[in-house]
Amino acid sequence: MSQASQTISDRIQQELDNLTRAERQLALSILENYPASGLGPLAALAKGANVSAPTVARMVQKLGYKGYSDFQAELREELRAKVKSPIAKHDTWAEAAPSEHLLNRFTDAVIDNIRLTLGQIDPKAFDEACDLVATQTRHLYIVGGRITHTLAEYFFMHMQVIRADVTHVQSTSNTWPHYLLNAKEGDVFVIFDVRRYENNTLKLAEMARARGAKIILFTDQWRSPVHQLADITLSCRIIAPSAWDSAATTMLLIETMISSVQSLNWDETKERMETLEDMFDQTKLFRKFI
Amino acid sequence: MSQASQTISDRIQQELDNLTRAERQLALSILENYPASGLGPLAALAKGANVSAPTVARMVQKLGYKGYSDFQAELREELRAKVKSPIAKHDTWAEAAPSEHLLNRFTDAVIDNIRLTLGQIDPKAFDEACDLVATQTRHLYIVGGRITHTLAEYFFMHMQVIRADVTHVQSTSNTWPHYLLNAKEGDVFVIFDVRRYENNTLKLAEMARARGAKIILFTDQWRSPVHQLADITLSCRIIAPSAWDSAATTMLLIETMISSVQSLNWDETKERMETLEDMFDQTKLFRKFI
DNA sequence: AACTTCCTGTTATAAAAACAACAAAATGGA
DNA sequence: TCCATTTTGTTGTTTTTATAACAGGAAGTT
Repeated sequence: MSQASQTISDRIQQELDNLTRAERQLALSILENYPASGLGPLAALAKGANVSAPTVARMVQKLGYKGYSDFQAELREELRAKVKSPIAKHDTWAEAAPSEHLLNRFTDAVIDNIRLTLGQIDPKAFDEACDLVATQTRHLYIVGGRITHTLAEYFFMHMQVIRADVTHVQSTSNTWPHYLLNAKEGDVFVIFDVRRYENNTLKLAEMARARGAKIILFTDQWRSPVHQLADITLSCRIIAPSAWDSAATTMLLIETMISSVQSLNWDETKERMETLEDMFDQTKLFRKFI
Repeated sequence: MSQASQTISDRIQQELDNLTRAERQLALSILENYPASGLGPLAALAKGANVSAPTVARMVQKLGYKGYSDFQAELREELRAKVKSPIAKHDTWAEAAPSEHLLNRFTDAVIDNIRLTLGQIDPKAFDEACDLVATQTRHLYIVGGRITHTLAEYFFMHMQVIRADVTHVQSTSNTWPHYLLNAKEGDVFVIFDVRRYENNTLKLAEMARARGAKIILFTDQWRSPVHQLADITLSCRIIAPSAWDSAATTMLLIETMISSVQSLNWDETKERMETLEDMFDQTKLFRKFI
């Protein structure tokens, strides 16, 4: 009865706390592409999760099945039931919630934003931007505003690991003119500006431009006035069912850029990261093992 | 493998005419509850269709598979692809770029993260968390670590507008014990902790717990040790083709929570937002029109 | 640091499943 | 009706697959 309305996926998640490390690793791997992986042979599943075969056998028994075959049989039964059900309700993200639930509505909106943003992005321009950011001879300034300063900071934090000569400037602070004193021709400004667009940011961009710096702009679909000064503009759709805009898509682009710049500079980045790890190890701030 | 875009079901139907009586009987039985029956053992399938086992083996070879195992493997592959594609049918996201371009690969990974995260989330728990955060009689503490502090700050910034009594604590700072002095029973801690998990954050959580506070945890799929203390854990998948993890999915959840809390508190939020707007107008920091 | 307890992987065994070879049955044409 | 051909099922072998028993190793405790 209790397990009648419960999917095996639910059951796995519910037991997650009672599982050991290797078992949990396996459990997550099963959920990763559920239910397909669980329908294959035991050995393949074990290999895919990087655990030994007996671990699989032990886990399914822990979950209450007689053995792996029993587990598979129930998986198939579940699959059969799901396909049979009137309309496969696969049009929601959080299947446990109705489609009107905010979780589903919000996710829909964000996926839409991603789709539309990526659809109109120019890969060449994006690659160029990555190249500019990766060039170590250019000093890199990262500029955020009131809301966007967290995004700027996220980008800054990673760039700091990847390369030297990075500066984080907050346009809302009144100290930013000081930073500009050092800016020289060929330096790169990565500027974040979404509505409502900030006057300070625009002024900053103008001055950077006047000094011969390159400007890369992250903005929204309506585009900040800075875009007229920018060499490369990356605009993201930010609409969401909320009183605020969504930064998730911008985040995606930022992270993609981080990844791209990182591989362009990989030799150096690798070294810097290792050094950083060593330093962290010494501080004992972090736990060594997951 | 030659007919990449053709499902196995299509293939069976197409070959239906070239099959013998017993084989056709079997084929129809497979289609009856497709694909579940085909994923079980050969003997069971044969019995279900009232044919002998070798008939099954012969038919799948006739359909072009090396053997029954091969047939099953392709069925699983098909199932895997089908589950993945609510939206991922989109072959490429940035159509102007080849599918191997990082823009497409990274976006694929993030969409996958979103799908899997939402699939595992418990809407009830999420709603509960929103409720806790929205309750104004509880002081709200927001805690971030080394990497997550930008996320924490993003959340904090919005909460500040929505409600009073919000505090942003950085666990990497050594001043956090001071904040805990004021924490009292029933207060709420929203804690961000992704790998590598931070010892300070864990200690902070322990002390918050000791003081009778509620804990809501944003973490990754491996779950920070804090989750054993947390009242509600929201785990996000963070895998990306990068040397770093992706925070895009976490961002999505945070924004959804912001939106939810905002509508729970709408009457007050509205007022606060208007006041804020007025204040901004006076500073002339922002441009009035887009 | 020594001990205990609980995990986890390796090896080995038992079960099961898939397939090949053959024999029986069915079909179709003269 | 008989024969040739195709189809189908039975039996038995080989391979694969799941699990039990064991032992090394990790983590945590005293």
